[in-house]
Amino acid sequence: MPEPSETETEAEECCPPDCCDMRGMLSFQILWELSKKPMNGQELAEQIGLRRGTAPSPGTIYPALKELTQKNLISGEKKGRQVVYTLTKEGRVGLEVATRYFYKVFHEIIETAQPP
Amino acid sequence: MPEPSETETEAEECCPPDCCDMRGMLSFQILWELSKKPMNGQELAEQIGLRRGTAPSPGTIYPALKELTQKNLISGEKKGRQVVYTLTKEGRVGLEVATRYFYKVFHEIIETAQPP
DNA sequence: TTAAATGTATCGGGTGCCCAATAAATATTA
DNA sequence: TAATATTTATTGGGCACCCGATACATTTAA
Repeated sequence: MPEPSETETEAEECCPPDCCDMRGMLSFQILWELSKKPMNGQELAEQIGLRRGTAPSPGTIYPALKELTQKNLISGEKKGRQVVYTLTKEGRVGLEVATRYFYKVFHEIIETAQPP
Repeated sequence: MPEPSETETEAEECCPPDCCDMRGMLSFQILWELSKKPMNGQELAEQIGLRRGTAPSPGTIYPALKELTQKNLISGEKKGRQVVYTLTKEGRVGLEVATRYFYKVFHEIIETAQPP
C-alpha cells in the first residue's frame, strides 16, 4: 500500500471543527449510505469517514448497526467473514421521513454555505 | 393569544422521526441563528423550535450558551431581565469553518431531499 | 496444522444533547 | 410594598455517539 497522499493534493481539506461539537446523526447517515448500496461494517465506516474526515471506530459503528437491526431498519447477511447490511423496506421509509426532517431543519444552513 | 392552528393548515408538518436519533448540532445551530440576529435565550429556543418542531428546554439551551460563552464564541449583554447574545469575531470564524464542514458531510443528503 | 490477517463485536469511560423540575433574579402589576 | 410574570440558571437522570483496547470468529497463508 502506498504512503498516504503527497502527490494527491486534494486529500481531505476539511475536518471536524473545534468551535462546536459535530457528533450525531450517525444512524441517519448509515441509513443514507446503505440506500446507495449494501455494505459491510468496515466499508460503511470508510464511506462515512470519507465525508466526515475521520471514520467511526468499531466501538461506534457496530453498536449502531446492532441498534438499527433491532429496530428492523436494516438487516445483515453473512457473506464469508463479513456481514453485508441492506436497508429494509421499513428502513427506506424511515430514511425518507428522516431526510425530510433533516431538510427542514438544516437546508437554510446548507444554502448559506457556498460550495468551494 | 389565539389557540394554536385549526384554520392554519400548515402548522408544523414535520417532527423528529423515530427511525433515528436526530440530536446534536445544537451549538452549531445556535451560532447560525445568532449570525442572523442577536437574541436572548428564549427567543433563540423559539427560533430553533421553529425549525426542529420542538424547542429545546431551558436545561438544554442555557448550558449550551454558557459553554459557547466560555469558549468566547458568543457574548451576552444584559438588557433588563434578559441577556442578549451576539456572535464574537471568533464565533463568526468558527461558524464559517463549521458550515463548510457541515456542507461537506451533508450536502449530498440535503440534495437528495426534494423540497415539499 | 499452525500462524497471520481480516472482519465483527463488546467493554469501560467520556462528552454533548435532552428533559422536567426547581430555584433565583429581575421587572411589572396590584 | 407585595404579588405576579418573565427570564435566566441549575440539578439529576437518560441516551446516542465516540474512542481505544480487547476478544472472538473466520478466512487465508505458511
